[in-house]
Amino acid sequence: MENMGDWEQKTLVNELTLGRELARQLQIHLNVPSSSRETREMLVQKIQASYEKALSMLNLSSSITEPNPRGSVAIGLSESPHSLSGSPRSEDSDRDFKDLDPKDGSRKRKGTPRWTQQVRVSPAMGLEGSLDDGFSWRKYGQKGILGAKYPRGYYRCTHRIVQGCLATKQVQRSDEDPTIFDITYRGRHTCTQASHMLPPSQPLENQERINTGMEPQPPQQNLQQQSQDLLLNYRSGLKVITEGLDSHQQSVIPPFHFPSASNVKVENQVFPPSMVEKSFMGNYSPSFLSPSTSGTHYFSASSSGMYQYSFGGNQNFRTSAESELTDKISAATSTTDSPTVGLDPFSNVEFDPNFTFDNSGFLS
DNA sequence: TTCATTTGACCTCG
DNA sequence: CGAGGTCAAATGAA
Repeated sequence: MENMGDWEQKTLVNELTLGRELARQLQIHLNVPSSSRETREMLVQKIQASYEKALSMLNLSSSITEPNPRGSVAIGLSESPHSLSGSPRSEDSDRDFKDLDPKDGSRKRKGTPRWTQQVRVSPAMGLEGSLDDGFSWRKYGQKGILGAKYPRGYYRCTHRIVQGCLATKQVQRSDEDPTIFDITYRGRHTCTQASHMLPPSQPLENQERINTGMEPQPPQQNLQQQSQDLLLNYRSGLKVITEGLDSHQQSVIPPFHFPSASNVKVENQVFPPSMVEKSFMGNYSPSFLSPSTSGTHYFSASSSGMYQYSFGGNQNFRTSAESELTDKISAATSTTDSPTVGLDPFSNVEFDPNFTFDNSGFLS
């Protein structure tokens, strides 16, 4: 409704049009012996993603206030203070932006809401999409966490210096299932990320700050019910847990994302880089949440990533990667020679060639 | 040359 | 003191 402005409708139309076009391409590929299976599968996935997206838009349209960059799924929130790994002082801004936290000097973690998302990446399908949340992140650290098998990667908004954006995120691979990544976001993006700009749609009512309209928002209760429907669609892989959000959280909850710039590198390790990057678009932006639930929902990376939206500049960036994706994906999927692949975005570790996605063999 | 990642050291909190 | 988080020099890629 209101939220759904013209552009949203256009987006919807575009999505459907895209799906139709993809189906057409698939038909062509089916008749072309030379086309690889990967290509066909990818088309199928794109088509599916396209439909999912379209459906989600319809569902959300009534409630969502703004579009997310890529899709974020915010699900369940919980204000748990201690969640994952909060640690004391560090917020990113401590040093750089002390002035920001004039409060008592102890703004620490309390002040900044955190959201945790769990994203599952499925190697075979191509996680392409799963990791990109539409924001530019820069890795500034990596650390082994006690009790955790895999190191935790620390990222902050690339625009931090220029725009003072304090958004940060931590990415950690699940011990149990290496294909699942827990991503904890902190702070909201106050920057304007050019690459993700969306067409101006409506004034952001809810947003207090500068959401460019792209940022995913924290779950809001109104949406919850509707969102749940969506969840059904998405729940396959992504789980979002919000912590420390109070009633209103204007903050942004970005979806999942791996190091972008470095994606390439990362990719080598486990999933194709491109996959990582393109990811998430798929979800329009539902903020699903379940009311007080701290449910966990999973978003599967696999299905998304492939389409493009009509969100302004976003599109560009997806396209190019796809082709690569395919290559990489196939490479990755076709185990045999998959060289060193590591799932973690954060760790550079190299894995055995034999590496598979079983939990078994990640390094510690 | 610029920008991002890597990685060990350092800092702060509990 | 240990753990988590951040800094910053070194390194690498585009």
